[in-house]
Amino acid sequence: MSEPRYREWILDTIDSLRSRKARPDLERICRMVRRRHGSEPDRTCLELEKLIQEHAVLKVNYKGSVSYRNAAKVQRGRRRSEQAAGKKSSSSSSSSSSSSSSSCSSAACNVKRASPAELNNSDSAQGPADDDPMEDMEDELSTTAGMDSSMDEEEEASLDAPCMQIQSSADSGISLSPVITDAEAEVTRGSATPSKSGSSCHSTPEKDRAAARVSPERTQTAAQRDIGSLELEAALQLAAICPSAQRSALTQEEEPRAGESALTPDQLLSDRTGSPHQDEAVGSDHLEEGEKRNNVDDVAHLQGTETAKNGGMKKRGLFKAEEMAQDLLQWSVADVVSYFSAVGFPEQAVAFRTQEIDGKSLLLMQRSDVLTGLSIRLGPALKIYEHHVKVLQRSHFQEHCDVFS
DNA sequence: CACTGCGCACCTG
DNA sequence: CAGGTGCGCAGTG
Repeated sequence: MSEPRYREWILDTIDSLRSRKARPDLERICRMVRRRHGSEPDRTCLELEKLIQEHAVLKVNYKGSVSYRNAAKVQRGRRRSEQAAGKKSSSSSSSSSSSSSSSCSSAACNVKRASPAELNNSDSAQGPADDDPMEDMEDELSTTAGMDSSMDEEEEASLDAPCMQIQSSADSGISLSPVITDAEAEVTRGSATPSKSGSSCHSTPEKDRAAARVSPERTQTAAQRDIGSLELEAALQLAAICPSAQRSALTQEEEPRAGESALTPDQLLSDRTGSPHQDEAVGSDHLEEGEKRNNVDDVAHLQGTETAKNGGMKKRGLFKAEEMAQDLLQWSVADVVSYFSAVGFPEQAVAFRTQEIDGKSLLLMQRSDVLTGLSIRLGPALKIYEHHVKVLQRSHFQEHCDVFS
């Protein structure tokens, strides 16, 4: 968790830079924070990273350079209409809140299809949402990994193996896009990367700038947009083509850092073994009983308390996470409320009722939906998302993907 | 010199 | 067309 003070400083700084029509890049942000608050740039960078991971800030690649967005503002702004158009079918009553989330990732989403290259990730772009929750997962991943500088590596990676290609496309959407040609990828790579090294962008100012404006953004944007509808399909195809991909498709959503997407699925996996999300990150084929324990534990809390109204929810005695998740689609609002009450969030459960979150909505929820859309405190919201919503979604998707593999 | 304000061009939906 | 973004330049302290 980032320090609240820093969160405020950084968000203020980003807002301030934006209002000045200056690019909120790392350098400016650090400088302004230091000037205003005396904070060391290193620390600012660190806090900024945290905010990015918390989706409070979106790291975007815009016009060939890295830029940062106040996720709260991005979400509410651009993506609203898209969500309205794309998501209405599925998000139901939670729309008001979840649409905002749209964030999320929206941003980063963009974060993908949502807005141009900026949101390449943004967190969270909402797809043309059929009812498939995969979208949201991918939205989220798009907000994080997809939006930063990892693009380049992803493109490179995409040239390697089919598995990698689809994998990375599921991640950033780049390589899958029909719009991207090798030449375009080359351009994108060339102009988008050197933001720091300052190469081609500065040699012939006008031309290169024009190139930077048109090509990288264009290609990325197109790719991101196109990928939106392809993501799910790609992920599923991937599951069929490349067994390990299924796993990575599920895990990538967790990868906020640039470059990691260029790792092989196995690398991704092994990387995760040290991560706190390890138990959540592994795919179904790796989810051994022991590894599942944590997931199941959460769900298992229900056993004693859940009433037997929902056919799927209650299976005499113990239920397994995947069973639960599979039946998630059948959960009513009351089931959801009961669940969160049972797992220790009775106060917050009320918010789920207020927002009329049923099982389907739950599957569509993104981090930002939980954090901001329910109007519950951040602490419990994070726990709810990380330990329950995400776990349930993942379990559900594992089931879902198994069907296709 | 750093910072600020803003005209303008560009892009997307 | 509306709205977001940010470059580049002029003004300010």
